[in-house]
Amino acid sequence: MFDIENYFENFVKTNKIFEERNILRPEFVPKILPHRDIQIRKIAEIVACTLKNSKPSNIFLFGKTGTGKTAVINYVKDHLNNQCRNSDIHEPKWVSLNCQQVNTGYRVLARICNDLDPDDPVPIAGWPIDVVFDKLIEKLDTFVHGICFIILDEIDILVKKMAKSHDILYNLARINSRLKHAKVNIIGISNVLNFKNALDPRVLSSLGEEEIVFPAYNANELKEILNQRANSAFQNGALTLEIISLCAALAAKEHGDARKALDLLRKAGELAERRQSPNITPDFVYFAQDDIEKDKMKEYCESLPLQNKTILLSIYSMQKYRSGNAIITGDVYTCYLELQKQIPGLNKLSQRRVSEIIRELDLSGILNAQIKSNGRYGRTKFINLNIPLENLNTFLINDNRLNDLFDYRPRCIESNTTCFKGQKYIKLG
DNA sequence: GATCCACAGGAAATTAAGGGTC
DNA sequence: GACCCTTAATTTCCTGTGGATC
Repeated sequence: MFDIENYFENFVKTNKIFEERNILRPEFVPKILPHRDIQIRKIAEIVACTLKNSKPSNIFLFGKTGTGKTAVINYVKDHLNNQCRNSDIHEPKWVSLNCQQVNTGYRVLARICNDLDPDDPVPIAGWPIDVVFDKLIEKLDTFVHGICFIILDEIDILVKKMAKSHDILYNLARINSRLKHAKVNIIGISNVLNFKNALDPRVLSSLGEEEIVFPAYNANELKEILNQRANSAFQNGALTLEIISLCAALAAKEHGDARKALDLLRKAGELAERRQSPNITPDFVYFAQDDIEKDKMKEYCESLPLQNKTILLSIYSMQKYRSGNAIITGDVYTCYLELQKQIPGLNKLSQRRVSEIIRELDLSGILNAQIKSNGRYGRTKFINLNIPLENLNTFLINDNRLNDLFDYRPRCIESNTTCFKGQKYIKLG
């Protein structure tokens, strides 16, 4: 039996690992941002005219996840606000929104309105979009004295999702011509480097007046970033330079993501703390890496809608009971129909939709769906799960609606098989 | 070289839901 | 209550694909 009293007693007695763990969190803005001098300088040069009450150019920031785009903007924002206070100038208003959450044109406008004036909120739906736009103009002129910076993080998601967003962005970029007192500056942030190509040329010429690219960090740069944070985040002797190098090297392998490197270091520290170890060893870093991956997948699976879970369960069942057969879209659909009939209240989806969901699952990394042509036997996706069956079982088992179906043996798997290049496949159709 | 298969995936249409105004 | 607006999810329709087979 677990001796909880003894555990707590030892926990207090053992050396502390962390001095201040929040320093390792992504939202923390340090006093110095290593290796981002060029970007800070460029942005500072662009926004400096705010101090003379002029409107800066709109800016596009490009760079992969964890390359410091948001941190740099927050850094410049803090310093610009400080200077305004010192010079007795109106502080600019900053409205920041993430287009992954606020992902339609209507909601973007509504969200900016509500940020400016929470006492008179725009409803989440119902108004014609031009009415919301007029409301925004009214609120900007009422509540903003000077410049209003609108930061649209992950702007590519907004554009990709709705063709109409081009019009919203175009109007937003030209809103200044309709404003009497306030001035608006748009800062678009995108993780997709070639996102510009997808933009309407009108929007691009209005929004992309200045472009700044954030290159990925290399292992040495990540090492320096981690070292800087670790000095204040950890107790003396809690970790060695070897641990920092290891975290930096593992994160550098994945596109130089500083956020991931910091996460890895923090998680390794937390594991060492839980095991009551006096310091962080390489094993804790590897365990942390596994944990982060597993947590990510678990969270993803648990948050899926029931339809997606059922399709995932169909692939699970086919992979569990198949005997060397490939799993293809048509058979997943047949199996899905078998399972769907056994789940009360679950509507039947069309094959087109199921194919779309398989594509979404493929993009998430939980499975691999490769399109192959079988010649006159058609062209389809060959599907394989990317995670062990027992892990997927653990991730989905908490959903009571699927509980009885984990041992379900698909009837379609018993059907005839066909041979292709010496390999056994389930017969199509 | 033409044909065929089993989809893939784009585009438009439909449906339902949440909310508004008059 | 009728009607309008936006949005999300899904269906329907359609064209395209690519390699085996005829």
